[in-house]
Amino acid sequence: MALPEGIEEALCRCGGITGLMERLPGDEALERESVLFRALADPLRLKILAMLAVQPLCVCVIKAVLGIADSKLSYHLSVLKKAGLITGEAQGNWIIYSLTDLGDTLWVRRIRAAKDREKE
Amino acid sequence: MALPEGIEEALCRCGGITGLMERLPGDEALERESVLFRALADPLRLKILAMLAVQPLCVCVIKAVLGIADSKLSYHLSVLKKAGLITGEAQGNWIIYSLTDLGDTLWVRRIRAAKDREKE
DNA sequence: CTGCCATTTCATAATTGCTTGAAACATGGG
DNA sequence: CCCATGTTTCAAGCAATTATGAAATGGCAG
Repeated sequence: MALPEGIEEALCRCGGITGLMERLPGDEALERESVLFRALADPLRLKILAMLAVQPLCVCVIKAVLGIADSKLSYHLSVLKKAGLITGEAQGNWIIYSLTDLGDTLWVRRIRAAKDREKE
Repeated sequence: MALPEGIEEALCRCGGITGLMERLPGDEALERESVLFRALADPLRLKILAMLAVQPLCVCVIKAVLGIADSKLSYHLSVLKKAGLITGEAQGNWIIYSLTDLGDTLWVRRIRAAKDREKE
């Protein structure tokens, strides 16, 4: 006795275990994807993205809205920046953060996804 | 001196700090979203989703492809299940996992996103 | 130059998530 | 009933992420 009924059959049709493995994304691709999702896996960071989707903002305004310590905010900004979701530009004494193209498209996607989910 | 030039102006236009806060998603919504992203934030789990996107599979086949310990696989399956991305149905001695609607739409979205990113 | 303001960096502690192997559970066959 | 198989649960250890407060950096005004 090897496998449940429907499964073995379907598995054969796509080339067995080997065939299945060949259809999967490579490890580097999966790693890259997961890094992105990890950056999005925090409510605080999603809130920051939501703010920047409204308009570019300097750190002090973000801090005022979130009400958290400087260093904490700085940490989360750095996570988002490393993931390529936001970018910071110095303007005088301030640093103004805004969404990157990646951050923007992912944001749009998130909104759409959230709305899809509400419909259920 | 309070805020950088363009920022203060734009901020006023959307109702200042208060106006900005009102435009943000609620904490529960952000929490819900982040749970979903957290479930996606692991290469192994993305690989499992990729497999199930090809066809429903029992645990033993997934295990054969990934080459990991039973308990490890079971842990990751439970994370995906709790997030509502997959569902498991007992069939005799086996449990057959497949993508939920949510998992399926998110998977489609992921593919699309990955392709968008390749274009750059 | 001095002092102040916005922001980051650093070291450390707290927390969370992942891995591992052993044990438990459930199901079906003999 | 008992055993074999497929899967999950549990506890312990380890690794990675996050929080926190103090100190450092860099720009700008006086």
